[in-house]
Amino acid sequence: MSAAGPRRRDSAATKQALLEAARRRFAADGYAATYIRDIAQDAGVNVALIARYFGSKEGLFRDCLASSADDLERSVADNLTVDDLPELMTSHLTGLKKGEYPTRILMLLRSSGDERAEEIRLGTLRSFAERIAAMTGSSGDAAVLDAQFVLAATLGLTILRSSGMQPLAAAGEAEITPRLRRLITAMLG
Amino acid sequence: MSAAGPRRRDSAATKQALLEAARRRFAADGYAATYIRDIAQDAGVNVALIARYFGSKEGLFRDCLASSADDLERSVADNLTVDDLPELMTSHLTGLKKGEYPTRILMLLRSSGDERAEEIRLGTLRSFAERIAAMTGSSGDAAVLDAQFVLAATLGLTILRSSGMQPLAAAGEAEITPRLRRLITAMLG
DNA sequence: AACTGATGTAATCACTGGTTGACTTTCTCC
DNA sequence: GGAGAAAGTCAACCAGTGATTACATCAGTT
Repeated sequence: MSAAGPRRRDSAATKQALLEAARRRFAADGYAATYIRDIAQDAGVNVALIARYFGSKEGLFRDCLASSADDLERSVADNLTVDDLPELMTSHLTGLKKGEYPTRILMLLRSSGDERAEEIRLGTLRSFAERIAAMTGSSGDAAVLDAQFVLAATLGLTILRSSGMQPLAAAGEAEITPRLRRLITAMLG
Repeated sequence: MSAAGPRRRDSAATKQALLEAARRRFAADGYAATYIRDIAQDAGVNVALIARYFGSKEGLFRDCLASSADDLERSVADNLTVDDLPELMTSHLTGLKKGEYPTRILMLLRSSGDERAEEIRLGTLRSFAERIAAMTGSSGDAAVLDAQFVLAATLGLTILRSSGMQPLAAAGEAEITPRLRRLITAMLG
């Protein structure tokens, strides 16, 4: 991490750095308000590399979304029950570090207008709702609807927290998990 | 409203038309992805009038946000109880007409980066949370936190519906109100 | 009818941001 | 170590966007 000299050339690492910088920007500011020059600067590389590695700003956004969706899907083990949901959602919500945005979830709320990106986004949200519904043992539209209420609450909490609404933004797991448990029990119990 | 001939000159009506067109666009696409030329065209008016009446795109956005916030605040009567919340929120959520976005609520989720606009936005959200908390009779951070969970759910539901997530997007009051009642009772009951 | 201020229009400007192609530097392999 | 490929940089281009300006038209007044 020494600042002296140019960084060793490594396309995979550069691509990753761009992806992470982009995810932060897109998650925080949305697609249209994010400028690829800023992303490149965050990643410490030249703007033109975005075109080279991702084809276009759209392409970069799609890759961000896909990788975020993938991370999220992978974080949900197959044998989870309704009882595990509060902890799982709290952990995504509060994130690993203080002050860091829950970029993965926020990405699911950002739209670029691109059709393929929208497919990934809605597909992921839909898959989540269905997996939650499946945990209850029930099926059908009514069960998915219940699950969507839980999902909606999580998304809304993410937004409110990321815009700094107090006291929610400062709340820790101790405050959030039991409330999520109450909410989830009411909707899926 | 006849299409024949130039519209009668009426600055107040023009301003209102611009405001409504802008609210739709901003709510649907966000600030950065909305172009004032589109707004003007929707309103059937020349672009330059936006500068004349609102100073700038920022100014127009602020007025949209302020009027949306005002509409929402006014819709909450002072003597409401927790029991009235499900119906109130459902009505905002489903809106008056089918297919029409709940622009007022969505505006509260749109950010322009402008400081003054952000104050209105966060102030309105905060005021809502506090009014909901007050309905429970309790006070303090814990009560506001509970209220924010209800608010978050409403915002999340608005987003999911407006992005066409089925079956939620097609659900009517009969499906939504009872579920909101369950959720609200669990959080505030 | 002429004047005046309000309302609306069209052309233009200055600038931003995504994209492109040529160029330079670093790495890899023989 | 040198050739060729890969990685990265640079400068220019171009479409689009918000803002501005000068001009036209209408309604009410005297």
